[in-house]
Amino acid sequence: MDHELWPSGGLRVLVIDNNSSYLSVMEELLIKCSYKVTTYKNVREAMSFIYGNQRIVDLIICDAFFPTEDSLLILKEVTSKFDIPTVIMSSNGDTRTVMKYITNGASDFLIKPLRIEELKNIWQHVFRKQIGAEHRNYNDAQHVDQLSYRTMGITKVTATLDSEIRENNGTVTDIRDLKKSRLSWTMQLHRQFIAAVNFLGVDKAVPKKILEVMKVKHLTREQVASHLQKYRLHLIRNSTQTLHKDDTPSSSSHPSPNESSILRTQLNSSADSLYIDRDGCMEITDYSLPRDDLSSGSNCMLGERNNYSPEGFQDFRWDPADKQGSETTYLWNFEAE
DNA sequence: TTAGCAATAT
DNA sequence: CATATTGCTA
Repeated sequence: MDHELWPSGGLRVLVIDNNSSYLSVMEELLIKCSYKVTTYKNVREAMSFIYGNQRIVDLIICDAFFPTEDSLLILKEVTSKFDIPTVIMSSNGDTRTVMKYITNGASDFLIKPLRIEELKNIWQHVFRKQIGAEHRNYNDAQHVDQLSYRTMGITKVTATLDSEIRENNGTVTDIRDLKKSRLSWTMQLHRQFIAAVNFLGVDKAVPKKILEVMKVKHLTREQVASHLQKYRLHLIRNSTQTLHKDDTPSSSSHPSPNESSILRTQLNSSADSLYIDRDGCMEITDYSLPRDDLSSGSNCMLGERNNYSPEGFQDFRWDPADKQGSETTYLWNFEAE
């Protein structure tokens, strides 16, 4: 299962991690980056594989896990004997640890969880090492050409990666690369959420069912629940606004004891007719996307928290609050009217 | 077992 | 700030 000879093609990456599920995630991601992947759960087997196949390993990615510092051993061994660039990954990124590995020859140190973005670029370590070697010796043009040819192939692939990997026909099917540490509810993902909710009917939409309808891999019930919770909050808040307008001109009471439950029922009664259209899709057509987006709607995901929107896109916002009359995007005003 | 909610944590 | 987690009730 672990052993599988590499076909020709992309760079050949050996991944070592004691966590099998993470190992398979890594494998999947790396394959998407068109690397050839071999995985091992333990250092010893990996080492013997390297010894036996020295020539066909271009890059090693090794978790810093093992308490016995096996990862450090493999690092030293591999860098001194085979000169294979080695990337260490760990969920712990404290400076001391990083230093330890870098000073011992690691080409890079990546913090888990890894995103595909980071993996797309690891080929550069192979390239660097090769360049370095060539500098020391003399030109082996052929080798360089071969190498750059390969890396060119990879970059070509990665150019379209953003749009190809995360979505299928503009539909999010997996959230693993939508999250760094927490999930980012992007427009698209949110749309799907809304679609699911509307499909089920606002009053029948519960986390579990929403989850089923959405069909997004690795999305958890809790995440949906959390989102749903906030979603409802906004629905309520919005409806209070509209209701206050024409409901009671000479109002009397204010948000009191069980006000919210009342509002909620009112909401539900009107909701079905409001949000669902004949084919089960909502007519939410007016979440105003930033015009510049939509077409380039591939980089519309993830990023650091709330900062930055490098001329591209931003995540949606829940609140219509026109803070500073900004370009803030919010897509819950399908209340329209 | 899950939903829903509020408070709280990250 | 947005999202996650927790503790509690139903």
